Amino acid sequence: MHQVREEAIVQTVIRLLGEKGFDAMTVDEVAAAVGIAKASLYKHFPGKEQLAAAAMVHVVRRALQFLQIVPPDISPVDKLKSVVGWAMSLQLADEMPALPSRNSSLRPVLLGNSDYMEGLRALGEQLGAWITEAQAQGLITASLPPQVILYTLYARACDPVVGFLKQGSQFSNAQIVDMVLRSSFEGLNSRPGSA
Amino acid sequence: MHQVREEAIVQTVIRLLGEKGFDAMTVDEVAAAVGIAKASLYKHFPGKEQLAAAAMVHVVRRALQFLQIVPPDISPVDKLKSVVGWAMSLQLADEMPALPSRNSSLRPVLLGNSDYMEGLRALGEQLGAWITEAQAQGLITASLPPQVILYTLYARACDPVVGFLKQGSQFSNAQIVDMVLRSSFEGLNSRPGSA
DNA sequence: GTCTATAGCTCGATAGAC
DNA sequence: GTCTATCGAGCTATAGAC
Repeated sequence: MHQVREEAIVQTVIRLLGEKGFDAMTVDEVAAAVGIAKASLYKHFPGKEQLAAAAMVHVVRRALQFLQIVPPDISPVDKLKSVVGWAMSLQLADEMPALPSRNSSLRPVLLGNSDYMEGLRALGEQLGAWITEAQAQGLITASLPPQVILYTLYARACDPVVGFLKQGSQFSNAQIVDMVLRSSFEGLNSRPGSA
Repeated sequence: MHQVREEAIVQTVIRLLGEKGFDAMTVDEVAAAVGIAKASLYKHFPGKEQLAAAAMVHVVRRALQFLQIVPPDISPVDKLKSVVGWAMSLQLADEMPALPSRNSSLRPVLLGNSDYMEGLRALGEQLGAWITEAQAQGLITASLPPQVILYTLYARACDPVVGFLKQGSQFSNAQIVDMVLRSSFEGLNSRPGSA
């Protein structure tokens, strides 16, 4: 009950974080969207930052869960594409929070949240393993440090291009994911082997 | 005098927009950073949104100026790389505002600002011409619509990866620009012809 | 529902130029 | 003396917190 309510709150916060960002999101909005009194929110979470942090932890948890169901028999680069494509789908469904800006009051709270930091570490570890594996197999470029690849994948997961293209409503969600994934992995330059 | 003051204000706003984003930026901060009273700001700009809009117009103007000095004898894809690399350098110098979120109060003001919209149109027109030219020459992929390429270039110009890598302070600015440019144009996949 | 802090915004006084 | 520019101080609304 208490747990179910909390789940609904977190879900709402994730959506609002995606739509407006942390600073523009108000806890009045959150309360109104969930359909509870603002004061009730504070029974669940001590403050706005912790509210947002809970949402971020939830997203990281879901990402870790997704890693579990990535087919183990596909190539490491396809595993990476699968994860990034999944994240883009989340964004299209308004379930991917925007990155907090560097000076946001949210940042220190996230850095001090061990659930979040531990989740991020686990995420980076698994993705990092796939990256080096893919590099060893010659599937992704070895001329970029694995860390740069990892950051790039994180950035693509919340790439604003997805939102731009969605707004135009000229393409289906599947097309958007496909195009942005291709531009990321194959690059913008033409390729000898590609069409 | 009045003009010089206004230039200093805009410069400060550009920096703060890059550091904190529109919502987290306060006009008290702007006034303090410029070294004038808050009331004086309102002699120059009617409100916070217009303040930010002036900064955005300034950035677009600078981009258009940069287009003028791009060497005309290089390939269209190199022209595009040059522009995106320049934008990344701006970001590294804290002179590239962050994208406003979709529901920001800044958005309608920007959409109603004819200087901004006209600048953006001119920018898109020139870049679009280079894109189709590069596609016609087989230099960049023709399997993505020009509009998708254009959006992708805009997104790379304020790519958060640049900030991530800068924060680590493990790479020089030139290295960061080079790596992010390569990841964008050559892609993450390994290439037959590359190292 | 109430309290408090703060962010956006404005006004009246002051100071200097002419 | 008038005019303009600037700034300290204050107003109002609202967001976070209880």
